[in-house]
Amino acid sequence: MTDSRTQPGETPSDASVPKVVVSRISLYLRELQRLQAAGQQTISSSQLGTLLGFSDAQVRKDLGFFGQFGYPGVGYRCDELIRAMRDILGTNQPWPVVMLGAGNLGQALLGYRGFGRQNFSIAAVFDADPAKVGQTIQGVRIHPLDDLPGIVRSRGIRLGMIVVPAERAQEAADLLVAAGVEGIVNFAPVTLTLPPHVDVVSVDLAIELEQLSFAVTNKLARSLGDATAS
Amino acid sequence: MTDSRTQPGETPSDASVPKVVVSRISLYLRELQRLQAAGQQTISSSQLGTLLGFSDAQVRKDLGFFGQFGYPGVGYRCDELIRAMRDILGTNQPWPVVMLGAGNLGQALLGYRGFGRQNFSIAAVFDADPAKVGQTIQGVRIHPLDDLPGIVRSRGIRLGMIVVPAERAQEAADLLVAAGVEGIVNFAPVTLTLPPHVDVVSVDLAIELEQLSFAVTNKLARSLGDATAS
DNA sequence: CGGTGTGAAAGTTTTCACAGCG
DNA sequence: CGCTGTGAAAACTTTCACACCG
Repeated sequence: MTDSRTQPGETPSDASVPKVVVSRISLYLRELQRLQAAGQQTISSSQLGTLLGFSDAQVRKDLGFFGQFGYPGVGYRCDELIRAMRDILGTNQPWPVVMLGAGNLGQALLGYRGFGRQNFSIAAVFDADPAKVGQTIQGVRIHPLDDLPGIVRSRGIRLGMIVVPAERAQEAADLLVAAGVEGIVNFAPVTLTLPPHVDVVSVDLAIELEQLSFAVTNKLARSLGDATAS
Repeated sequence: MTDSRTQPGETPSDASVPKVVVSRISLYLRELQRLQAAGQQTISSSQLGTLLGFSDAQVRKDLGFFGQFGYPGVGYRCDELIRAMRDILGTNQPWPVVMLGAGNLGQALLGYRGFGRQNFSIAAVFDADPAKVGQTIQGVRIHPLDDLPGIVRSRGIRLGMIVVPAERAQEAADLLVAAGVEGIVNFAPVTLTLPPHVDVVSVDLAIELEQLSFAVTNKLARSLGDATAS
């Protein structure tokens, strides 16, 4: 109905899109949603780039991987671009996610608002500890691991999160794969071995901090007026 | 004393090292520590690469940014390489970290073992909520925000973590910068505006999941034998 | 005008391939 | 031998710069 520039479902993603482009698309979307909530109607590539620390050309090139969304002389209409980027990322549909591990971190993530923001929801939680099974946290009941394949299949779940201790993470991954999950977010500090059709994204807090300790330690030649002692 | 190939403190990091190289160094280190714990003495670039899904050449090139650590015909000695990589990343020294926000996620991270693994520790937690100040969680007392600059300075703290709601994240970042922190891990789903001498690493759970929903949705041409219906 | 979309150029990262070493 | 270290080539990503559009 609306005359957005690229037809719905068209998505001319001929060649494969670089991963780094997809991660920037997520950042564009997050920023656009904030701007829209603040009442902004349109935005140019240079405004969007400036907000995120990228060049205008980069914003346009990135969007160009997926279609034509802009209006010369005007920019992009926030509502259209948001819709298009959610189509690209797949988040106009709901994504139920299973979570393996109901420890500290798992419980905290259960309570995290901000999933919902992009149509993700934690559909079920599983834990190997019989003492935890049957308990309810944040309104979600903890299931035994045996129930995983049944729930994944019956509810058509495609994504999983691993929030178990490092020693159990590979085992958890194997269970998710066997149940038919196609993508995994891994919070355990280990490299998972997975079949090539399963995607993985890893978050390791110690590694994030290491990136900073490196950057801060090697911050020798930067800025101006760096007199060691005074 | 030991004849490691590159002298301690030498680190010939003339040109600036690409960020992606530093993040792989962290992965190499994590894997090496696992191998060492399992009793392995030496490792070749191709073994290490295979374990992580990289090529042997990439492992060698990455290490080459920092010096010469290997023995032709043998490989790398795990203990030496671990020590060297920790020197590179700066994690042979302790890194006390301040945390802003004592909500669900903050409390979970406080209890997370695995920081310590790389010499990071949460030195103090701060929260704006007077009801939380004074409480003790996971053995750490929650301080009022007013105490931040004093504690950062007296304890020589250089890194901070933001675990507050999105609406408060920029404000929290400004406080950290004013207190003198040089690097920030941001768990709030917003882009922070920071002076150029402050480094930031961001973790946004919704964005991690979006990377997967994109990958899974666009998993059209992969593997072999992908007959749509049969 | 002010802004998009896009080839072509520049810059960066990865892979190749091989000399050299114990 | 088996493996490192490293120039040179290939592949990929970013920036430039400009035709075109409303």
